[in-house]
This record gives sequence, C-alpha cells and structure tokens, in this order.
Amino acid sequence: MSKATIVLFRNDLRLEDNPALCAAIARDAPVIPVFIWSPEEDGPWPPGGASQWWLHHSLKSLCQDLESIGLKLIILRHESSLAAIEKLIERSGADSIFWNRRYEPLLIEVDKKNKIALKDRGLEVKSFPGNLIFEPWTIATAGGTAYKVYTPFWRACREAAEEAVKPPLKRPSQARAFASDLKGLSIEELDLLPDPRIDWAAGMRAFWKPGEAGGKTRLKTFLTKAISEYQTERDRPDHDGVSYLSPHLHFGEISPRLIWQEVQDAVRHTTSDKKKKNAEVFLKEVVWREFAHHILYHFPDTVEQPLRENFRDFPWSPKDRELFKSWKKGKTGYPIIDAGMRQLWTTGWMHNRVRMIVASFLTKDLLISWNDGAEWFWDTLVDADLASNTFGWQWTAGCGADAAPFFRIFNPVLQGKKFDPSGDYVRKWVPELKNAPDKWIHEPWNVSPEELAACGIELGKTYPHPVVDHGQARKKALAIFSEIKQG
DNA sequence: TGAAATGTTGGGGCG
DNA sequence: ACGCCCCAACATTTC
Repeated sequence: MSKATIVLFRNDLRLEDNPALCAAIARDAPVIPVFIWSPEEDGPWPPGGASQWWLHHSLKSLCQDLESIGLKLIILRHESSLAAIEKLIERSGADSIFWNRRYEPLLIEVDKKNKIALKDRGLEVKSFPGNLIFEPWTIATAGGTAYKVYTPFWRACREAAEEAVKPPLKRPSQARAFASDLKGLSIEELDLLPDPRIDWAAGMRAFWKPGEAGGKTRLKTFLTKAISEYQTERDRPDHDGVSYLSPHLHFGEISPRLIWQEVQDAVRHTTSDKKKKNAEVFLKEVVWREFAHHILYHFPDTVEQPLRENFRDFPWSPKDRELFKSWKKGKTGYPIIDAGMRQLWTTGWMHNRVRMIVASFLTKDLLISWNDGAEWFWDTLVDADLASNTFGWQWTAGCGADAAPFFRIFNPVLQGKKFDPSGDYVRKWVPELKNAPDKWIHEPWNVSPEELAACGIELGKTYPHPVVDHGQARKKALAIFSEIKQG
C-alpha cells in the first residue's frame, strides 16, 4: 500500500497560505484531506448554532476547492479525533499526518495527546503555524512574561513583524490524490444546520458567503474602499465601514498573514498619509485578535474565570430571566441595544461598536455576569471565537487584560446619537421605530405620548418601556464596582 | 475603544 | 468706560 499524508482541516478551511496542506503536497505522496467533527472535544464550548451553520457552508466550499486541485475531503464524525484518525490510518496506510495549530486550551491538550499517540505508532506528525501571525509564546516582555497590556504587545508585534511575517504560501494548483476510495460522511450527515422548518438562517444566508472565496472577496472590497476611512468609519454601525472578516478569520478561510501582507501591499505605493494611517489602525485591530489569543494561551482559566482575581467573587445579580430575555431578544426599550441584539439574531453578527454598547449594558446596567453574555454570543455569532469572545467580554466587564476601567459605562442614548446620528441603524433593525425622527429616535421615552402616536409608537405596546433607568443603573453599578476596584 | 460633575474663560448685556 | 453677572463653550477632574 502506498504511503500517504493525512492533512487535518480544523479552523483553517482554506487552500491558500495553508502550511500543513502545502507541506503535505510538497512531500510528494498522496494527500488525504480530512475533517473530523468531534464537538465533544471542545468541552463546554462546542460550536454554537450560528457557527455550525457557517461550518456547514464552509465545508461545502472547501470540498469544491479541494476537488479543483484533485483532492477529496474525507469527513468523519467521532467523539475522539484520535480514534477517527487511527481508523483512517488502518484503512489508508498513511504514514504521516500534518495539521495547523489550534490555540484553545482544551484543544491544545487534545492535539498534544494525539501527537504523542500517533508518534508512538511510528507516524510522522507535524504541526504548523497557520492561524495566527504571531505564535503566542514568541511574543514576550523583557522579563520573559506574557503581555497583559495591549499597547506594548502591539509594539512588540509591530517590531517582530518585519522578521516574523513570512510571505503567505501560494494556493497549490495540483495535488496527488489517494488512489483508492476512502469512505466518509457527507456534510449533510453531520447535521449541522438548524431545523429547516424555522428558517433561522435566512438572514445569515442573505449577508454571508462562507468559504475561502467569500473571505477573499470581503478583503478585496475592504481594501479598495473602506480601509481609507477605517479609523472613523469603523465606529459607524449605520455605515459599511468595517471589513466583515471576523467569521472568515475564525474558520481560517483567510489567513491573518495574508491579510497583513495585502494591507501592506495596498498602501505601499500610496502617497496618502491618511490612507497609511488608516491601514495601520486596521492592522492594529487584526493584532487585537492576536492579543486575545496570547491572553487565552497564557491564562487558560480566563474562559470561565476573570483574569483579575479581585473580580472572582463579584456580586453579579442573580440572573433575572425576564431581564436577560429582554436583552437577548432585543426588547430592552433602548433602541441602540435592541438594534444590535436583533442584528445579531438575524445575521449572526453584530457591529463591534454595538457589541461594546450591549455588553456594557448587560454587565453594568443589568449587572448580569459577563459569562452569561459570552454564552449567548457563543451560540448566536457566526464569528464566535473562544479567545476573542472571552477577551471581549472580560474587557467590557472590567475584569480582563487591559480592561475598561470600572467607571467606563456606556450611555446607550449618547452612543446612539454619536455613532448612529441619523438613526438609520436603529430603523433598520427596530422597524417599530422607523417613523421616529432623528432627534429622539434614541430616547423615545423622553417625548410625549402624542408625539409618539404621530409616529405610530406607543410605549409598552408597540415598543417596550426601558427595562431599567440608565441614570440610576449607572449609579448603582458605580457603587458596586467601586467596592472591588482595588487590586 | 465614556460620561458626568466641576472648573475656567471670555464675550455680551446691562446698570 | 467700567464692573458685574450670566452662561455658553471648553477644559479638567472625578467616578
């Protein structure tokens, strides 16, 4: 039996700049690309509903892409990835297995154990850096410790970049397929899609194109247009000012190294200092993602526990089911909050500025634990990523790395007026308010019932009263948070 | 990658 | 012309 190389696909569902795949092809033996669905290995964080929808479509796209270079993706389903791999080795006689690294604490453990077990069987096992620009252990302070503050981390990355950021690997044009037929499952058999009777995915389908080509298109579009105004436009949920790359990055449909490179290329010959500045701001955002992974790698407990220990026993309110539900469903009576939460539910995504606003509202106005917010995001976001999600929530709650100070409490009305000045974002996602004028669309409780009626609004009926008074909630939060600010 | 409270300044109205 | 007061507008401090 001819020797073959297994390539595991996990969160790197792409052909371009895929080190494991390229290395396998370079080995000049048949290549067996494999995807193993083993959500049990994610422990408490198996992919949520929105992520599974994305994964289904991304796998479809990957299958086609692999076919175009002569390969057939083998899809397996097993509680244990090791058991699935061992079976496949028996059937194929493969003598080596390559993969790109993962960085979530539990998955690092899985991959470590698998590596040892497979090496013991005499296989050549190789892991590659593919999903981050900077491996988490390569960036360290002068004292050799992990960074906990973003700016010095950014500087360290920026400095390391000239050396560390290698040109992305080309998309392979041809590969040697494994000769005999290896039976696997169809994508449908993984049963990743939500019940088709409730067409929950309609909004997601309308907005997203999962897969490598979709990611590439997003990047091209962004680089030709929005990047030039990124610094200010990225804060505008009512505009198209962001890259929309987050889900593509999470599933590895696009490589962060490729993004880095293409951004540099896009401004290399420009004479516009402004464009250069804006591109740099975008790279900084890409590196926030790296920072989140850096933190998760060095502080694996942060998935459940706050990084700052003085938050360990923080007196979060016992979760009021009704209140929490009003947040989840976008019925808090605060237009910008409700718009964001409904955008999330409909499209599987929320604008980053609005994520900060709704997260501040949950943790500071409602005093509900960031863990509960993180869980909801995990299930509903197509870009749900353990590192970024954990990091973002701890940041807002004030208990994480380089976190927002306890007194930084977003005012949903002011944020709305500032970043959605004409109310278009609210009108799009909260149609009950579509006839409200710009002037008070972010604070409908501050106008008379007559004025509301003229716009077809009746508070408590067509649109909810605010579930809490922000002014009072803020005072309460300040009192509670100030208790534990020390340390 | 906040917002509110408090402090300061300076122009204009007015006696 | 002058001082006084008022109050935006802006700056600083505080939470």
